[in-house]
Amino acid sequence: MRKQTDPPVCEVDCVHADKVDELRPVVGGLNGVGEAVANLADDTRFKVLYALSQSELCVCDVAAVVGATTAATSYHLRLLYRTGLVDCRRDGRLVYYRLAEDKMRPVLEAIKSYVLATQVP
Amino acid sequence: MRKQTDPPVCEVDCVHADKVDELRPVVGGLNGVGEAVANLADDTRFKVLYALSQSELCVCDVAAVVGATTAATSYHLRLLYRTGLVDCRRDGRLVYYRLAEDKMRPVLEAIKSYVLATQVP
DNA sequence: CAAACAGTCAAGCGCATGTTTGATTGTAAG
DNA sequence: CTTACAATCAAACATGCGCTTGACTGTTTG
Repeated sequence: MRKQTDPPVCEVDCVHADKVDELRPVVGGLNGVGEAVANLADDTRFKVLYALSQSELCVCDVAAVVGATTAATSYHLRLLYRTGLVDCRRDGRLVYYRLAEDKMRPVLEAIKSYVLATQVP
Repeated sequence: MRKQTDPPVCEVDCVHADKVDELRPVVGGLNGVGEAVANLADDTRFKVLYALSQSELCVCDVAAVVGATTAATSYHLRLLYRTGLVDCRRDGRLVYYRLAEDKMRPVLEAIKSYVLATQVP
């Protein structure tokens, strides 16, 4: 019966305080990781980003590569643009997108390798 | 006026067929990546997974490390268990979880490095 | 046996997300 | 000027997700 104004966390003292105390500061510094990773947590968006990591492409081409409508592709590109992962430039009536963060490339490759290694049994 | 039973994809031929044809088979093999990455696309769950990549822990300790209730922690552990990312064993009334896939470790480190490198201005 | 505790389960809530659809903007060509 | 097209935008919809709450399993201890 835990009926009081309790904090929203387990009031039971942890079992192995040593390990917990060691890990908590490290893990506590990982705020915002989920949000960052969410950019990759969708099939279409990951494909878009990976395609752009290989070559600069216009929206129409990205849509053709990933197999989505231009509207859906544009939506994903906008999200990636807002978080600074891609850049774009206009040329005539085409808009070309490219990967903005080179630091993102190793992450894309690591994830690609992991998935391909595990889903080919 | 595109009023017919059109396919749900851009019927316009892509602009740069060469690049598109080169990228499509590669990108087409990336199905399921989003689902896999979704396991990491949440702050709490990433923290859980990262903590377990450093040490085997009981649920109570994981909850203390990530700062969540045991119920919420158990929920995330169940998800990770169902996708095969963590394993567990019972010892008395404690249940210990540990990382199941060593192949996941490089991905966790790559993401951690990327985020820490970009969010420390 | 009964009490206490770690952990799980199930229902429900609030909220975000990906896609479609149709209209709109900007640019180039007839 | 008008037409055509690439791209964006806005509204609407369905779906899924993370968390809370409270009940329920097992397990240990008195």
